[in-house]
Order: sequence, then C-alpha cells, then structure tokens
Amino acid sequence: MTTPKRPPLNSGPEIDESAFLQSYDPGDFERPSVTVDVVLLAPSEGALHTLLLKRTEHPSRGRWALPGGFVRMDEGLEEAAARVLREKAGLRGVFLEQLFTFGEPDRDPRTRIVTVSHMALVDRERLAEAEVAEGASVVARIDVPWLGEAGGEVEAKDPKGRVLPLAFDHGSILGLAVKRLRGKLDYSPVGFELLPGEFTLFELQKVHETVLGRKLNKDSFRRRLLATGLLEATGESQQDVDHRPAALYRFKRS
Amino acid sequence: MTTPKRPPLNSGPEIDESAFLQSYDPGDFERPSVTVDVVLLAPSEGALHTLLLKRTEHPSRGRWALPGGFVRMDEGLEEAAARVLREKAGLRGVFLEQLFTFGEPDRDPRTRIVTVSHMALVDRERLAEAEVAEGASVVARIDVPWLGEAGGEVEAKDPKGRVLPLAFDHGSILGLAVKRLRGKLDYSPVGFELLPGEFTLFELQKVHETVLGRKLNKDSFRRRLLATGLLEATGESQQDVDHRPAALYRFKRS
DNA sequence: TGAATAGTGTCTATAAGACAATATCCC
DNA sequence: GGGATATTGTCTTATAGACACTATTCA
Repeated sequence: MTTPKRPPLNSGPEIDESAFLQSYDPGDFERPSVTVDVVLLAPSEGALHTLLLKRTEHPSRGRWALPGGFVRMDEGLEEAAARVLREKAGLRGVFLEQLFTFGEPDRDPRTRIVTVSHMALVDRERLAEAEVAEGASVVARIDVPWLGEAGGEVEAKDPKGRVLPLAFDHGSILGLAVKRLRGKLDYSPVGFELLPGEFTLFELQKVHETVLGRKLNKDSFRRRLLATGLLEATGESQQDVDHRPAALYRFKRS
Repeated sequence: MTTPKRPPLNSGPEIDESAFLQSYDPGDFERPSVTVDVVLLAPSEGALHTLLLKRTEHPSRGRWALPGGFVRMDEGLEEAAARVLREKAGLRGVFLEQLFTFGEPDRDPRTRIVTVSHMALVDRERLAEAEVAEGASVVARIDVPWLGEAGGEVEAKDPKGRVLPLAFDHGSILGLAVKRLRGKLDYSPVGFELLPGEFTLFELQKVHETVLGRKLNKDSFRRRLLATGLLEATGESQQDVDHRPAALYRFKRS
C-alpha cells in the first residue's frame, strides 16, 4: 500500500469547511472504499435467521460474510443495498433500512473499507425463495445471548446447530441488526414486514416473541396491537385448523 | 468529471462477495470521498442551538454548513468527528454518536461525497466556550416545526431571528439529529450530556422540555427520573435564589 | 410576613397482567 | 361431545397526571 497523500491539515478553528472543501482536488489523495453490507432477517421456527455467504478467498477465507458489495459512483447507498439483495439473493422490493456505518481503519486487512450496513426484513416464505448458491451460502439461525436491547455479538448457526465463524466484524453488525429490530418493534410497524400479507394476531405475537427473545402476555399484546389502529380485519378466518379458527388481519396502509 | 471505471458487475447470485472482493484492485476504479459532519447540539434559552460555519466558496457559497471534514486513511469515523470538533470548535471530550450516512450521488455538485453525520452534545456553557471564527460562524437557534418524532427539516435562525440558509442537505441532517435526540431522551441518559455536572431536577426537566418541544408534568417527571436510579444527590443545594433552594443532583456513573 | 419555588402525599384515570367464561372450529 | 385455541369480560396492580398541602429561602 502506498503512503496516503493527505488533505491539508486544518491549523485551527479559523479555517472553515468551505475553504477546506474548495482546496480539495478529487484526484489528490487516497480515499477509502465504500461498500454496503446487508443483514437480511426473517423469523422462522422461533428464531431469527439471516443469509450468509461463504468466503472462498483470503482474508477471512472459509468464514461466513454478510452479502455486500461496492457502492457505485452513480447509485445511492440504499440503492446499492437493494442491488446487492437482488444480485446475491434474487430478492426485490424488500424493506430496507440503514443501520450503522463501520469505518475503523483496520477492519479489513487489505485496504481501508468503510461499510454502510443495512437491515432488510422479509417473511420466512420470501427468505425460502431467495436464490442462493448451493454450498456457498446458508440461511443461518441467530442465537442472541443477551436480553432486551443490551446489544453485543450474536452467534450464527447452520441448520445442524454448528456455530459458523463470521468474517471481519460481521458478528457485531449482526448483533446490531437484532438490537435495532428489537428497539423498533414497539413503536414502528416493522413487525408486519416479517409476516406475509395476512396473519392472525397470535402469529404476529409469535414473531414479536421471536424478535424480542421473550414471551409476551397474550391479552395485553392483543389489546395493544388492536389499539394502534394499524391492523385491519380481512373478514376471513384461518382454514383447516383443528381448533376455532382465528380471524385474519392485514397491515392497514393509510 | 471523468467517466468512472466500475468494478466488474456481478452476473447473479452465484458469484459471492469474497470472489468479488478478491478481484478488486484498490487503485482500479473511482471511489467516493468520505467525510464526517457534526451536529453540535446544546440547549439554551428554551431552544436547541447548533454551531454552523459560513461557506465562502461555491457551491452553496454564502450558505451555512455543519462543521465537517474528510476522513483520513488512518482514523476511524468517530475519531474524525472528534477531530473536526477539536479543529473547528476547540472542543474536546464531547459526547459523540453516529447519526446516519448520507450518500445520494448528487448531494454535492462537485464530486461524489458520502458523509457520515454525527451528533455531539454539550451543555450551554461548553457551547459558549467553543472557539469559533468571528463572522464566519454562528450559534444558531433551531426551530422545530413538528411534534414528537415525526421528523423532517428544521429551521436555523441567527441571534436576531433571521432564518439562515443551509448548505447542501444540512437541513435534513439537522432535523435528523433533533429527531434522534428526542427518541433517545426517554430511555438513555443523554439528557445529562446537555447539563453541567450538577443540576436541579427542574433544570433537567427544562432541558427535556427544550429537546422534546413540549411541557412535561412536573410530578411524574420527578418520580420517573428518581426511579431510574441514574441520579445521585450531591447533598448541596442551590445558592442565592429568591425562593426555596432546590437540591443538586449529579449523574451517577457506575 | 409574603412571594416564590421545592418537595410530599393522595386521589384518579389509564394501561398491563392475570384469569375466568364463552365461542367456534375439527375430530 | 371432546379437544383445542379464539375471543371477550372482569379483576387486580402499576404508573402517570392532577392537585392540594407543607417546607424553605430571600426580600
């Protein structure tokens, strides 16, 4: 790696940004690479799952990485994340939200890479539809060892329960996605992104419990969600269940 | 601007990130510039205030911009934000938190700039201490035209109440900082960052009201904050007030 | 003593949790 | 009818808001 040429140092508060920017020649000095990484989350069998791709080259060869890619000069950040989902998982029209930008100088041993991480939410059916490369990718189960929004690293396990070693700082990014999703569940309608268009209140509760990692009170969950006014009864009920069928609801778009 | 050389296109999901990254030569194609912008917030006279610097060159000449600067190859993002605060405002040891990364291709007309915005919190005394350039900078009062966490643009006004035109998308960044601060106030101890080391419960309430833009119930604010266990009585009281002096508290670090 | 704000106690309204009772489906 | 879960209603408990009352300082 060559010695980076630096922008001129500011000597103190008397030099303002505009002068600084003006003196800047885009070709003048070394810049970081900018990438996006996508944490694709879906609930399944009582746990959150995510898509990981196996690295076949150094560094972190053999480890598992979040889908990601370089940001092009003519696309926005979220646009880049949507493209990554399309190219690497065959998914379109997915809920996407920026998470956090990681930019420690040593997070990638090859060169300086600043990565803008994103969270993508789908229901389990769409995750199953994702076109992923055989052997080189896995839908991993996420084990969260902390409660509430404490945050921290999480473990990713393959379908046989083996812990998957993660590349770079992707364990932190995964943990952050879970933390953020837990935080958003209470006051924003993200829970609906994790379910198909129509669902019962109990299914919605199960998804909330999966995300939060704890049991919820059925009565108050029901009251609280109906009180939000975000739900709309479809008028239909479950079919072919061996008990009283529950009413189906959809997310009210208005 | 030259036509950007692009990284090779991924043809589909079967090409994973590791192969993509491996084929990447850091000198191979054009990359965005990466900067940090800092929204420095402090409460004063019932409103939030922030530091803005006047741009003396095109683009956005004459408009007001957040303090910012390029990220160096050997420093982290938050580190860069701390440096900007030090160089442009003479402030050290300030609470800093990443906000959001803006990267629309056309947000700066000169070249592609991805900016990682940060929020910095100080009390009004420290904001007054900030060493800013005469004429080229201003501590602007922020007027928030929306309630709660609705979000949106905000207006910045100079001490005489004149609206300050903002550079680039800095109005959005400012609005996002206010929204984020409102959201954090309830469940995290950020309120203390906006006050000197010792304060009365009523002063803390006033700061909360300033941030939230609405009046709070005195009784329940008192109960709620004392119940958090984050406060510690200093044993001292206010001096030289023409009414019963209030007990002083400090933020309990533990 | 009076003005002003600090701090305490109590009542009420609201929301969450617990739990019982009834409803509706399949077998 | 029996088994299972859905849905409704009621009771209890925790918390926020309202408000009255007492406390402490300075002028």
